Amino acid sequence: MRDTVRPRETKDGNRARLTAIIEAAREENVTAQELVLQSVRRAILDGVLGPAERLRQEELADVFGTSRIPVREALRALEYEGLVKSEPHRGFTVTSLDADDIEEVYDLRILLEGHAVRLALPLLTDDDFDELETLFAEMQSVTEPDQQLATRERFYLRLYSVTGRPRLVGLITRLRQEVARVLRWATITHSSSIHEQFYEAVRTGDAERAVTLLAGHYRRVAVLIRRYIKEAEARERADRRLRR
Amino acid sequence: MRDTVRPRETKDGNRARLTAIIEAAREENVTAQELVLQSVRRAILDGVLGPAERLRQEELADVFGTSRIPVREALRALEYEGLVKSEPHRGFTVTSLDADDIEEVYDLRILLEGHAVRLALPLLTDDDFDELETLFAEMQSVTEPDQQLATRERFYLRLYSVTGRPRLVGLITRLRQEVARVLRWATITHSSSIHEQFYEAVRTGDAERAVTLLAGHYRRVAVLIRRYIKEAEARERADRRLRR
DNA sequence: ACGGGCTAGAATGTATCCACTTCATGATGC
DNA sequence: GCATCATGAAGTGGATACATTCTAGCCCGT
Repeated sequence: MRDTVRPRETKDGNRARLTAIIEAAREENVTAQELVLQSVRRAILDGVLGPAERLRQEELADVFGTSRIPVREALRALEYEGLVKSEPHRGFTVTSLDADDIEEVYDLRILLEGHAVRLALPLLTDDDFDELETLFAEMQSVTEPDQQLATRERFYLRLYSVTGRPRLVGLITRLRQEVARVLRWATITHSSSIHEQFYEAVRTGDAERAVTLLAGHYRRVAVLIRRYIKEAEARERADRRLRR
Repeated sequence: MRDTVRPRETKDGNRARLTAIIEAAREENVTAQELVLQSVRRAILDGVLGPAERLRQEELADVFGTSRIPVREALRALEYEGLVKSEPHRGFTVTSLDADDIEEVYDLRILLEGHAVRLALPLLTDDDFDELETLFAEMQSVTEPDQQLATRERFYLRLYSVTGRPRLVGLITRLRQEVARVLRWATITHSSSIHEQFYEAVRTGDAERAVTLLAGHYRRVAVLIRRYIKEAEARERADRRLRR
């Protein structure tokens, strides 16, 4: 279990999983860079490509069966999503998050998602409620962690989209993406009742209660993740000391 | 004056101005794509490349004396900054802002910059004040609109950087960038005393007053810009009717 | 033994070339 | 006369090939 936070563990196994992701995405894309972009994004979010892992262009090009050009453009795009970073002549690596990053992201999520909730609630139509009801039911019915994450994503983004503000929704999406990876390993045992309470507040149009619930939840989650990361870092350091 | 909002007016004149921008940036960059990225960004912000203008890769490559590859990567990066947009097989165009965009951006700016002010003020050190003092003096001393914009940018971003939060500062930078273009044509006759009042609040550490001033100012500016854009759109429509 | 410079290999940055999509123009049928 | 379809040019998307930069390992000196 402990090696989940250490990069570059099973190169071959990961490559196979990456191939699976590609196959799943190949159908729906026209341009090669879209294929690469979506596949690599998914691979990072699913933890197939771990933090600090180096992304060699040629290797990726091989896996995708394309040249390096579309790979480079896709990576450039991911850089602006914050999932990878690049230095001239040194190539791209997957970004890693430390405790400070978690604090910043969750702080911003509280700010932006809270704002979105306040804007969205008064605008909700019956059609919106119909859809949200379905998404919420889905979210509550699934049990596998990955699926819980995915359905939750859909529910909340659908709610925020009601605001009709592309930038706001885009920023929130980006921030959620950045920490989605961490949620996978730091499997939070969060009471799913929080989402029930939140949705109840949404139903009744009580924006302030909804925002309070959301903020409180995020603060608790942030504390848990930060604790997890600090422990992981401590283990890492201890490991390095032992190995000498 | 009226043609300032219409794209593609003096192609040759603009090309000359673009060349000037490139020469200014050529020194400090290592990779070609960095050169292209920074130059095109500046060109858009300075209005040399107007809204809805199409950006042909080959033409830009010509101007920069490079191949199309670095151009494409730079444009892809600008797409994620929101300054250009692309459709597969149709290429890149400079984005244009309508009244709704202005409302969204200023709304987010109030939210994020307000947050940054609240975080920054308690953290300000004497060194920070020294630098801010210098930047503020510069800002108040220049008179040319472009320079006012540039110095204001430096002052506020320096202040926000005190928070030590790269994402927050990055998001604010992006949003300011997006509307910076509009500020050029819609030359706001804003009382510069607002910045004096704001800085006075910063000096005394009165975060709430600073935020209130900032929010009020942005709301007024947003109204002015929206009015300007709507008038420009109306003129545009009238022009089109006349031309038939 | 240990640290610093140097060389070969690898990986990135860029240029040139080809393939395919899109769009405008004009021909053709109704 | 009008709509529709073919056809060409223009332009983007992608592949291959070359230039440039970084890096890891080796040699050498101390």
